[in-house]
Amino acid sequence: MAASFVEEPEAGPRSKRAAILTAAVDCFGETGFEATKWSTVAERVGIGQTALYHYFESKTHCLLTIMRLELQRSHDKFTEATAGVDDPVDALRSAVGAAYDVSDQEVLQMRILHNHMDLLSGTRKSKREEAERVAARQLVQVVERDWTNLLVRGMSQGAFPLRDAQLLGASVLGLIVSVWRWYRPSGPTPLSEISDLIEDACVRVVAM
Amino acid sequence: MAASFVEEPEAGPRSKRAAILTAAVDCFGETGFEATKWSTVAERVGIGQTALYHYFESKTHCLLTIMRLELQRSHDKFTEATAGVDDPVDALRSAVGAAYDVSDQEVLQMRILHNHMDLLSGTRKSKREEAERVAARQLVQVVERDWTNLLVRGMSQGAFPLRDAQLLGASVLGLIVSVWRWYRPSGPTPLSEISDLIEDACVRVVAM
DNA sequence: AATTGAACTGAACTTGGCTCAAGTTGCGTT
DNA sequence: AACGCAACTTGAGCCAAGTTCAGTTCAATT
Repeated sequence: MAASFVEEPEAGPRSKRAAILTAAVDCFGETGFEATKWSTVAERVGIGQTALYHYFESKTHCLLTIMRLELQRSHDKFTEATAGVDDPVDALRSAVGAAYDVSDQEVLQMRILHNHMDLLSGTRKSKREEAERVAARQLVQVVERDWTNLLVRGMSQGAFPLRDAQLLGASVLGLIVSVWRWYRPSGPTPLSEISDLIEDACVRVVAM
Repeated sequence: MAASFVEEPEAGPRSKRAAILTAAVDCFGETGFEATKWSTVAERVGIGQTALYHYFESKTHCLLTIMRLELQRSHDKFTEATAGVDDPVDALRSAVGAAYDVSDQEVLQMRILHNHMDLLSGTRKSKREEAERVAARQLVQVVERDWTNLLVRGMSQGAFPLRDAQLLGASVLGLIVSVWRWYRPSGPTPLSEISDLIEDACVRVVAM
């Protein structure tokens, strides 16, 4: 099942694409997508607003790109964390741990991603936006499959009781990502503590 | 701890306020808040766009009102479901069941609410908007306290193992509401099935 | 020096939320 | 029935922010 690719523009040496993405993540993550003016992102990068359109077709196109990149990262992280871990419970713990092993910038990206999941439903008008949307939507399914497969494997090995893996997978994923709604790096609860609690909770949900 | 009230405008017999709210829930829930034109809501109600401003200060004010009403409903439902249920596990099950005992319209309201939680963070410029925001934010805390209290009670009674009730409460809540991201009444999975699975999952998370 | 394509810009356009000043409608009072 | 007031409604137009357009600058290549 080959994924439809969005040709990642290779960075010319003068390209500000990466800088724009970083600035956009900061702005969208802290101020919120709707609340941040597109021109503010331009300012922060140090270019005129219209220069943004050299790199992204629209503000939304930039957002969708951020979301897709984050989904790709999540999937890669999951794969890496579970590769070669045979025991299902260990794999589950490792996967949950990996989900919370993120930098502050990635926390913002997670927040952005989950605050705008609804964008992935309806089709977009312009070509490149729609391409990003489809790619992102596909990655969502890939990530969901990651988790469901993990559960299916555990169930068939007898490590987890038999349940609707699809539904349970979605629930576990929901439990994990719900944290990004409220977690703030500056807040009172360290991420490690959250990670441990959720990890245990996931094991109880799945393996008991 | 008296809640700050938003004086609910009593419906004059000619008032279209309720109709607007219903139409807005339909539009915002199906098309998304940003994607739906304020004027479309007016059309659906059968009034001119500017008439909307007789009832709501802005499109966002309407959204915030919908969110607050939904939060109030959730809190009331929780209270009703857990009143007089002594056994903590029973109370937990009852509360979860109540959370999924909703009409199709209420599903939309849930979706709207959780898709725009981030709105409750930053302050608003206009008076009435800000009033709704503060009221909603307070209700979020009330609902969170509902669940934490339930856990605290269960823990102190020895029915639940001792854990960080705050964190666990937020997680359980996250697990429950994550469903509204993807659930569609027209979808393949009936809400009753989801409710049962999540109910059991919550019990495992909290009571084991 | 001329060429090329990526990077960039100022000015103008578009859309959609919102304001304003001026009406209309219908209920309670006389 | 007529009046008055508050509730309600509207058309015309404003404004902010995203977007388009028609070009200009820059750096590397020939």
